[in-house]
Amino acid sequence: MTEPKPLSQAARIRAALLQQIDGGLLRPGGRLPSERALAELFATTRITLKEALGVLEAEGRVYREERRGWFVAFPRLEYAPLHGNHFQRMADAQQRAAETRLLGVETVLASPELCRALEVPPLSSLWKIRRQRSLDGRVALYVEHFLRPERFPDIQGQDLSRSLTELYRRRYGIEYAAAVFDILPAAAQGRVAQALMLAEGSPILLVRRVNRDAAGATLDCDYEYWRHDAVRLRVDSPAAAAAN
Amino acid sequence: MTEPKPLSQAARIRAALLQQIDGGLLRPGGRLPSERALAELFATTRITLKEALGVLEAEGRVYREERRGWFVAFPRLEYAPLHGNHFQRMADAQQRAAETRLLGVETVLASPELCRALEVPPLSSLWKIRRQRSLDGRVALYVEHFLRPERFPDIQGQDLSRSLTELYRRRYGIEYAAAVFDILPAAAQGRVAQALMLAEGSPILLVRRVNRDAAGATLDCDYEYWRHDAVRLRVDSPAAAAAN
DNA sequence: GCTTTTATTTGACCTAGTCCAAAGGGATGG
DNA sequence: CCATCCCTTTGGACTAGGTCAAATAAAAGC
Repeated sequence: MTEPKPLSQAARIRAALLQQIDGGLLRPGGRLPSERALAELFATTRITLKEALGVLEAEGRVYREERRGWFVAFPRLEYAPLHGNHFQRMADAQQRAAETRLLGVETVLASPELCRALEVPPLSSLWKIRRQRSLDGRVALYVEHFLRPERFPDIQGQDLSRSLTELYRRRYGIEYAAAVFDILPAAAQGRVAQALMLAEGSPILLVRRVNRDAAGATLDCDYEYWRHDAVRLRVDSPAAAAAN
Repeated sequence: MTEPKPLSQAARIRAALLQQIDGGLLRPGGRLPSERALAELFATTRITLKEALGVLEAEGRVYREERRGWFVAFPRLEYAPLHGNHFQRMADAQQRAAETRLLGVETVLASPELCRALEVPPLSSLWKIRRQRSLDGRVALYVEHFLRPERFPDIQGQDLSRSLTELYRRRYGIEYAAAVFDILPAAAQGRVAQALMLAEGSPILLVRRVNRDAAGATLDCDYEYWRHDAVRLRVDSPAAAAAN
């Protein structure tokens, strides 16, 4: 068996931190020592230290909040998009504390992409609802909902920090019946970065969903920007669901 | 309207490179000037230059091959996992050149995770097939297939660089009938990093699929490690498929 | 006890390099 | 024409700092 190649300094630091985490000494949500303190502890520079943290971050083991610190990651939320997107219920089922904070409501002009996604004519107006979702006290998800206003008159007067699914059903008699998802890695910009407490350009996981009613008409389009250590998507084909 | 905050140097470099790419001056697959050349061009350090490239990378606009250079990204492959995973067909449908290279075949002891996924007893033996997939001449995906050997006797004697879907059907009379997918961001390690031409710890998108036959029995488990600029997953609920 | 102010801590961003090992290209020899 | 060797180029990894602005904590005042 060939001798394993020597670990880089960053790799050794990563391994040492992982040992502390896996050994239960650093708990989910617990803050790591500062970059400067860790650099001193490992007798290295902050550049090398950040390299090690960056790998742990890519692995989903730690996360950062811009200018606040590095923290040990929580377990990923299991998100089965084909089985509904009721955030509170998903969290409850997985013993997680969920919170939703409404950031804003406004009408916007639909971008060409949104016009195509929602099948509305150019220059259409849409409701834009911005919400920040947390799990166990830390921000995990930022969502921008784009709603067709003719389907949801007077929505700005409702309590939009609660479930939109339930609001649609109770107030408008509208039920989600189908959805299409696009899933891809992306980078946090502007308000997204801000809402997720990330630096501009930080990697995230984007889930875009276009929802329809039973008649097949579009209802809304949601852009879900997930911290990528926060979620694990599970998708099953129909027959698989029957087999389980 | 508030004055936009001044861009960082890295952000300005990112914007300038993006302008060259969006203006058609740098083409998909085309190599960027070296880090040193770009650092000189923008009168900055390689550290700052790499910061800018890192953001473009997270956005899926450029990609790197370790010690070979930075390149302009190709369009993402649209991958609808619920509608089959025939790589060649997907690529053909999107005017992309696909290639598959067999890296190795061996029998391995199933890990606990694989025992659970494939519902086999502890200490089970599995076939492990490793393949590297390219689009338009560049590596986009590395896959590790784990097969139940009793379902696929003598598979090591087959041409494993071609479609496994077709091989299962023709040689073994077995058809995929259902699948469950787990999708999450991860970090490239060891052979994964090597096969994808990435440095250890680079971010990737992991798609794990457990496939079953018509009777619901497990067939194999695939780990798909995607360069995260290479793919866009599309998933639709059954009713949505009917509406389209 | 709450609000405001001040000080400290935090990660972000940057400079200016060095050295290393892998990859690629060119030259040489058979 | 192919293989081998050598040289150059490439990104990876690292050092040793610096400054900035946002966040937090502590102190002071009411």
